[in-house]
Amino acid sequence: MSLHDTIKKWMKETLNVEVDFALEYPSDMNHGDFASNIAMIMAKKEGKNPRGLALKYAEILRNDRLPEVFDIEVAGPGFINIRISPKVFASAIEKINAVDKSFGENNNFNGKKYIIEYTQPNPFKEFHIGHMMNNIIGESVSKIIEEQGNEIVRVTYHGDVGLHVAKAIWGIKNLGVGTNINIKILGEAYALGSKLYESDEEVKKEITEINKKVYDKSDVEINNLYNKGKEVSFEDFETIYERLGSKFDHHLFESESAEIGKELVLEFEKKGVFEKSQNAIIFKGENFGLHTRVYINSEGIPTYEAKEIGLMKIKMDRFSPFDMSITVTANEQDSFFQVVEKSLEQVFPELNGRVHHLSHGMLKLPSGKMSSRTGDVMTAGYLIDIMKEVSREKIKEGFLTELEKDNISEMVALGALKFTILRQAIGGDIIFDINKALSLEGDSGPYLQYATVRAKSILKKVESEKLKVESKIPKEWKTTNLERLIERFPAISARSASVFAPHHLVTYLTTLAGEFNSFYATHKIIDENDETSPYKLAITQSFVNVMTSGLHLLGIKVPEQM
RNA sequence: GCGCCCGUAGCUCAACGGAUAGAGUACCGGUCUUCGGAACCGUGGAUGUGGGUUCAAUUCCUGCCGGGCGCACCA
Repeated sequence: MSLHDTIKKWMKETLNVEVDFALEYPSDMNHGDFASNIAMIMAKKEGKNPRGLALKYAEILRNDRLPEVFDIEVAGPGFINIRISPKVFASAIEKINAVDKSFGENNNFNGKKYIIEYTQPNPFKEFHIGHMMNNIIGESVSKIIEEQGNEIVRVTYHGDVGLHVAKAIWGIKNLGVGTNINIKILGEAYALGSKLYESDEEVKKEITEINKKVYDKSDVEINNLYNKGKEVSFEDFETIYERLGSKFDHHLFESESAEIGKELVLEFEKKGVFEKSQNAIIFKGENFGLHTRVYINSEGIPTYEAKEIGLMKIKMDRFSPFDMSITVTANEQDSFFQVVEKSLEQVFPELNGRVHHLSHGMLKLPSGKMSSRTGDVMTAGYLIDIMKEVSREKIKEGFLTELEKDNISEMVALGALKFTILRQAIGGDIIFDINKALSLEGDSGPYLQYATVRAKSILKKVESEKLKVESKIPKEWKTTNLERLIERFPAISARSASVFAPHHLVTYLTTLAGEFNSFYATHKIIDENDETSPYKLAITQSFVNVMTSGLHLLGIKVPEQM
């Protein structure tokens, strides 16, 4: 049981109350280690004075004190503030440094299986910074849930058929490059086809024709271009996944889900879930307070909606049993997913409550909205590269090989990007100002990496000195805020997992790194003449361990030096 | 027009209904005889607006103002 749960149980039993109350980490650490509103709630219920009741409760608690509890105070309108004994923190630090699995273990929802679908880049289109954002969020959420002892099936889903493919193929044919194509040409081809599709009726006809041939595979030349293009796209995706540190267990395709979805929609049309309207087959969302959407168009082709039904069927067939299927997309698809989820409930009632749409905002550049149709995209690779260049210039001069410098700047560039994306609540748009991101100062990925690197550097130095790292608490030791923060790590990561919110973790790690930097500035950690030095080293060690684990959950690596 | 989301400091973001609304950045001032200055310390600055619920509202309800996204055969 966590410290938090132990304290809460003790309060509940000692005070003999039935109501649910809050026991939380106060935002101001001067208020103690835990604060409870129990007196305020009970005062309301019993019509008493909150502060008076709090004083009474504090007295009862003091007389039946838990060994972990150091002090109990009443403050403000009737908060009961609890201060934890210094040795509890020392023992937490000891556990962390022993890499004892029991620290951070959480049994709240262990052992469940989650399917998490994210990134979804389409072949024949470029992997842009929007895909990157989705990947970074999806990967971090996966790791955070995984950390709590759950199984994650990482899935991505590709639109390998459809109009965008036909547009790109038309473009390749008309750029006159034959099958000699690379990712850059693919992007140009798509932009060209897309542009003329809208402005030129002739081209539109040709593209529609190509689209049919892609489906029925009747044209050898188009088949060749299609296969080559797909190959080039997926090679590019693999390179970028590798850089982002993300690896999928399964790739699913629209070319598979389309037919399955179509059959299911037709089957459930007979059962009244879907209905015919203007030659198309639709789901009447109005009946559920939503809007109506087309599942099979008037030409008998399944739309994105029907494909989602098919996709779910594929997930069920391949990954059952599972507890939850999560799809991560941008929030422009919110209302679309509401309709799809409602229709999924009708088709697969057994999935009720197990399908979740996790939506995030858009990554916006101050220059405006980007579009791959007009060729006005910033690819993920390009953005990482320019970030990398800047971080490379800031690397401390030393005996580093070019390869080492390259590795470090890659880690720092990605750290900066991932921090920027994960620092704020998932739902909102991110205004990505490259110049600010490039400054790499203040709250940022490099700030967290730097604090960790400095701490590591201290520990390395100790190896050659006579000092030992010891978590035995020195006499007269006054618990530091750094220790208090370190102890909270398991609680924070559990909370992040339960609400799918990496930003709680980011906020925590940023505070923690700041606390360490202050500690570093005000304490001399290595000092043979200081008897508290071994304990300060133990704190430093546990800081490194917590930062490394925490950053790992965000997908951020820590270099040895920077 | 309908639906969903959003509005916190000059800018970019926090705040699980709780205490004096926190950070970074920018501006200004300070810290190097100490383990890495991508650092540390300090000053000033904010809840769009009117009601309501509550012991307590940035948070919940509601009117208005402002912004974003979606709304029939794209994904």
